[in-house]
Amino acid sequence: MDICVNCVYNRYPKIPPSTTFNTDIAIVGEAPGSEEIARKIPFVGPAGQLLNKALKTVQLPDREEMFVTNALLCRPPQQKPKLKQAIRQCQKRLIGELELVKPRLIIALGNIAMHSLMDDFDLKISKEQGRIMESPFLPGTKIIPMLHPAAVLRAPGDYKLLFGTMQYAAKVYAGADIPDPGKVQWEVVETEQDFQRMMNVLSTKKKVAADIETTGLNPRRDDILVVGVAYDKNKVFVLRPDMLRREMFEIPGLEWIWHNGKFDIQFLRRRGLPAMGHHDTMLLSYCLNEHTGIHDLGQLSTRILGAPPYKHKVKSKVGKKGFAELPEPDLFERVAEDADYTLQIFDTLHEKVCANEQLKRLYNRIMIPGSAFLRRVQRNGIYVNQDLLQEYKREYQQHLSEILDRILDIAQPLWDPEKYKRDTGAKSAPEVFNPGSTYQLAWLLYDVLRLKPRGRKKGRSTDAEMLSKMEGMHPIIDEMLEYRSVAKELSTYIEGVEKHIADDGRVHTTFKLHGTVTGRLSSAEPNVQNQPKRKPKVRNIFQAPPGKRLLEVDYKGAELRVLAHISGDPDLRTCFIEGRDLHAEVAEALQAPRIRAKAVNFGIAYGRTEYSFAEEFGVSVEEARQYLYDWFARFPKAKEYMDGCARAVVEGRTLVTPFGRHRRFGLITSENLSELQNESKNFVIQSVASDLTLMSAMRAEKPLRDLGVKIINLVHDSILLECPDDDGVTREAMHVLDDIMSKVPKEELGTDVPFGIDFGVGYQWGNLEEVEVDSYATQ
DNA sequence: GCGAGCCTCCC
DNA sequence: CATGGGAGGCTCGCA
Repeated sequence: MDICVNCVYNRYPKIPPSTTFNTDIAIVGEAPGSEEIARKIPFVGPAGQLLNKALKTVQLPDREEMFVTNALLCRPPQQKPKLKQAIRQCQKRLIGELELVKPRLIIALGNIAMHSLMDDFDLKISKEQGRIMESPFLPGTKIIPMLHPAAVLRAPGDYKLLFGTMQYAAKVYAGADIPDPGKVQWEVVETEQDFQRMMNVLSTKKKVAADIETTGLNPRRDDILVVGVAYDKNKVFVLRPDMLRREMFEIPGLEWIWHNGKFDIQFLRRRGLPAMGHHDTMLLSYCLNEHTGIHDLGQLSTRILGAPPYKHKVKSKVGKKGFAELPEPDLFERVAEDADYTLQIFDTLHEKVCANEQLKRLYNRIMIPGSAFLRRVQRNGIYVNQDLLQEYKREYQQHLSEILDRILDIAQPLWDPEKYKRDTGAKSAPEVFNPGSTYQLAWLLYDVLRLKPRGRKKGRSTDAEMLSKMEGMHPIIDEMLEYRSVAKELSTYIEGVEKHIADDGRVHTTFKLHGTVTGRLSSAEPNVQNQPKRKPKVRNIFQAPPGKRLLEVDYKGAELRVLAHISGDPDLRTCFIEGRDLHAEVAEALQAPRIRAKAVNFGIAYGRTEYSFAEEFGVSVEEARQYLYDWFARFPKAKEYMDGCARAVVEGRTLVTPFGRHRRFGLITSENLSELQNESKNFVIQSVASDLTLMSAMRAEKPLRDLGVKIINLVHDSILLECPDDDGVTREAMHVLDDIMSKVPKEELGTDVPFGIDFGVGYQWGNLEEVEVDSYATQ
């Protein structure tokens, strides 16, 4: 090529662009790689394969149907930065090619391609990816820069970003009307005059979106750094904490939109500011897609607006101390952008939710009130007896070190780090055996001691079930079982809870409304939904504070009752309506002990299979299958219902609950089909049972508060309350709960299946006494 | 520092 | 062969 004659890189191997000229879409890469040079075709190496995968998934044309070229014709020496001079030299050639092809859309992969096309060498791909650009040389052609697939190969975590941008490119190519996120502008509210001007502007608006940045995630300990209020596209007021006034949150008729507003509102309310959450873009997004981990603002703004992944650019500047270290201009830009994007994505999401009557109902009746309700439950917190916790901590530490001594007495003579490394291929091994390492334990049990667990189960697992199959074969087995049990209780339930005790002596969990695909809540930091029930001692550190008692209420067998209603199975229904003993009847039908019948009853509702029953009961899979067969023979309509769910998966139908929750089963393969079908059988049952509990708790909150009773925890189908230490009040609270919890299923589901409830009362959570509604009779 | 894999607690 | 929904602690390998 003559163009190369004067180029500093003229002696390096070159490959020409693809010969597909009759196309309206082009891809521009950086420079050919070694495989490309070898085969004389652009993008055939690993990066090319990644690119193909992304193109295919978003249904853009195949690479062969596009014009494919590179910013550099040749493969210049590695390591050295690509010379600007050479890029400029090659730029004329690149632009010339594209003028000839005249594509509608150009995908620019990586910095170099973007620099060359845009003739701007200061742009950063991490900042610009996903924006629609126009080159000074190619008017009318849309250019979308994105990460280079080779960069993604080095940082696979970035695939999501590349994929998201590619998806956006596909939309643009398909001619979708994509809003341009624009560039955010903000003004800092510095003076009282500024504040008044802001109030005047906000008073003319129907809705605004807001966001806060904080020094940390704990509303009781951390501080607000800045608040952003977006009132028009790209227009944001930014306030330092000293400029926050309650008036701004009390503007009549003004609706506030947040993204995960529960978090922001906690901080603002702690400071006496009456912030309200009328709308929440995270919850809107979750209503539209029940999958978890895809509702953060960064992903949504890129997907909906094609916004660049702005979180990226701040992250590098944020040190260990989080946003506190960020210089004000960066902090302001960040909060402004978050608020701006929240406002911009709101309409799209809200319209989509409102277009579906079920989703609209779900959003308005459960999500929005649920968010505010859970904020109050979190704020109430659960009281912890710290003296008892400390006592247990010392006791368990002592106990653990004794077990450890005994384990080492047994294991150390058998432990040979060098042999362990040779046998297992481990890179390193400690001098002392670590019972916390499942790999080391497996080596010891299976390779050194050559233990053979009883039963047919194969594999080198060291879980409790497998260990129990080796019980009595070696003294280390019993010690390991005890070690596991004590270590778990100490690290997770004693030290794990201790870490989260706040200054008020309580733990304040964080509930997620968007944490599960079924609509159950999830709880974290600490998780107050998996506190040991079978080891009540640990649960006893959660107590009633002085002057209070704990009251717990739960729907008994909620999921089976939901199944009875949803499937309409006559026998299952009448069993509940007539208050018969289901476990006894099933035990008879299955010719099994009551305890097994009970396990099957609950297991059916959880969607458990013959394999899991076989394991639990220690019977053959055939025997367990017979149990299920007998159960479903007894309740044929329930079987019909579950088969219908499984069919929905194959037919690609979406399951919808009476509360409006949706479950789609996505891409079905031969690998995941039976897995998805099991999920489908359980979805509605689990989902409805938890929504009934949430709905009941929300409805009971106010009348209970009037009695001085606070809701302090929700565990799927049970509610934990803190009640004044008074029999009369307890009785009234129980009546309120009894009334509401029996009404809610009737009203929400229109069912005549009774939803019975159980009460427990006491002072320590692990030690509650079962009581009847009328236990505290009026004198 | 982060993700994967293992294990164990809950409904 | 595996097989409902979560959180989280630990080890280990990789960056």
